[in-house]
Amino acid sequence: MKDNKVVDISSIRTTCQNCGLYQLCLPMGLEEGDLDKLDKAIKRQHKVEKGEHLYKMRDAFKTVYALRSGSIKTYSTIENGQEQVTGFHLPGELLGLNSISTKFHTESAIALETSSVCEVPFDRLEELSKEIPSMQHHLLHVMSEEIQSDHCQLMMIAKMPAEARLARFLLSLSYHFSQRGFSATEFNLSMSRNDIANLLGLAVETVSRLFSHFQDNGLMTVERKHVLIHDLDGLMAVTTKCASQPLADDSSSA
Amino acid sequence: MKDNKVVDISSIRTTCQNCGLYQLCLPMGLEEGDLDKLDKAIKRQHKVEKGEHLYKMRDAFKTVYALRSGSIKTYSTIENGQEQVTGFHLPGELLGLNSISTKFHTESAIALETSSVCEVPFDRLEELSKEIPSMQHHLLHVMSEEIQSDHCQLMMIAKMPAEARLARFLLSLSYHFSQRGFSATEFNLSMSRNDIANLLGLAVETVSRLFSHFQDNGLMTVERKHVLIHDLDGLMAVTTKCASQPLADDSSSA
DNA sequence: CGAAGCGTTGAGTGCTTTCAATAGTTGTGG
DNA sequence: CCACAACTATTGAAAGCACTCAACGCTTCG
Repeated sequence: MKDNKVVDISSIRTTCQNCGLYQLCLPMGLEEGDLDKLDKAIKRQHKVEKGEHLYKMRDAFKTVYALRSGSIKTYSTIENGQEQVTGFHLPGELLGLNSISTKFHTESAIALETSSVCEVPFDRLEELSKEIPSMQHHLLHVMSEEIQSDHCQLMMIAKMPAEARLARFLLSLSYHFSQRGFSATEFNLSMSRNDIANLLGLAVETVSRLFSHFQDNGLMTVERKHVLIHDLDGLMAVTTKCASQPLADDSSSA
Repeated sequence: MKDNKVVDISSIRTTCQNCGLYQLCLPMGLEEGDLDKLDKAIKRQHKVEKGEHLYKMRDAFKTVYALRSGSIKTYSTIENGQEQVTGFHLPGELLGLNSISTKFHTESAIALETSSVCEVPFDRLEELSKEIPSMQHHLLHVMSEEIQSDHCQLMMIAKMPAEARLARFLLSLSYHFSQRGFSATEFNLSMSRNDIANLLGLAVETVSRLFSHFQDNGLMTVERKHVLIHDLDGLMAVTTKCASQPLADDSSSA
């Protein structure tokens, strides 16, 4: 009676419970009952082909997307037609939340590779938030995290030299991959050099040159999209070696 | 019976209802009854002297602050001791919300001049959000707006030349002042050149030079803290003249 | 196989920074 | 009330980092 139970294959619909991203995604910290409620609100497994948009800037904001697999680039287009990449997103991340205030999307989201997402109608999500305290908290949490990361990005572009920015970018990717159970030192870049440069506020050529430099210094091997990091600490050192040591008064006097 | 009513002076405690910032602040869009609930949760009129901290990075996050008067600078300190100014805040703005996710403050807030704030315990605010739907929505709204503005800031630092950044900064101040009933063309800068430079990712000297240039071009007069804008449109032009006109294909062909 | 797109590399330019010196402002104590 | 110190702001000159322009190689795809 233990294991001879026949499983009805049709009953294994994907639920948040059996989703590998359980801990990273919306259901984080939810209890059994609440999880079911959320589960019912979610339209699952919308597939997005490479180059296809999840939503475009100025589209009505009605849905929050949870990325299940693949990777998504978000970007805004400004007056003069220039593009600003605002982020690359990996499985488990929520997309669209930053457009709550405007009722329409303020950035576009495009798939960098074939990806799949879960869709959650935002009005349902707001209702759920009323019923489920931890859900409300989680929403605020996610948005707060985005603000944090934006501030970090801001600091980076404002203060760090190109070299440090790219190193930091690589380390960030590395961290996020490792968090999702992938290798921290070997992965593929789903985005183009152009996109990387754009995100970091650099010229494409600069990114290309820096990759070469890192390679020359033995920090990593990069071949097209494929990245192999040899020296994580070395990369760390690159991010911190900017702006020597200001305010070093106390270390010497104490 | 109309106007011979004697007013008990002690009863005129400051409430959200009679606060001039009603429309800009937390109470925005609340109904009478809900407003009372919020009112009860708020500890009012905490005064902060110039140079005094409202909170410091790593402090426990328990309170959200609504700025009543004055101006506040928020900034983060990074590993190497460097400071990154994340924003200047004017009356009506909410401070602290971006630290929800971490339970401790991720930036410090310091008064640029004598200021006063209302304090709202965050746990009370979260409870209220459950009872008052529009409050929950408003919280998300405010955070979403901050993300918007951060993205904007990001774009600015990543793409715009120094000149355009400062022009944009001035226009932003101008707008916010006018929104609060002050002159859009004449105001005082409560922050130092250093702070401005820091926010914009520039050197102090560059900011100083640009002020001089703007003055030479007749766009504005700036004397120490005092700013008088002569040509708002001219400043606008400065912000947009960066990155000539890329992707101008359709304008010529159509 | 040719075209188009992406990525790399080189040379020269320019914007912004850094270094440095001066001037103006503020605050403090004699 | 003045003098001195500390800080903030302005301006100049020189250097450097990243950009633009340009050419070339590689990959992809029709």
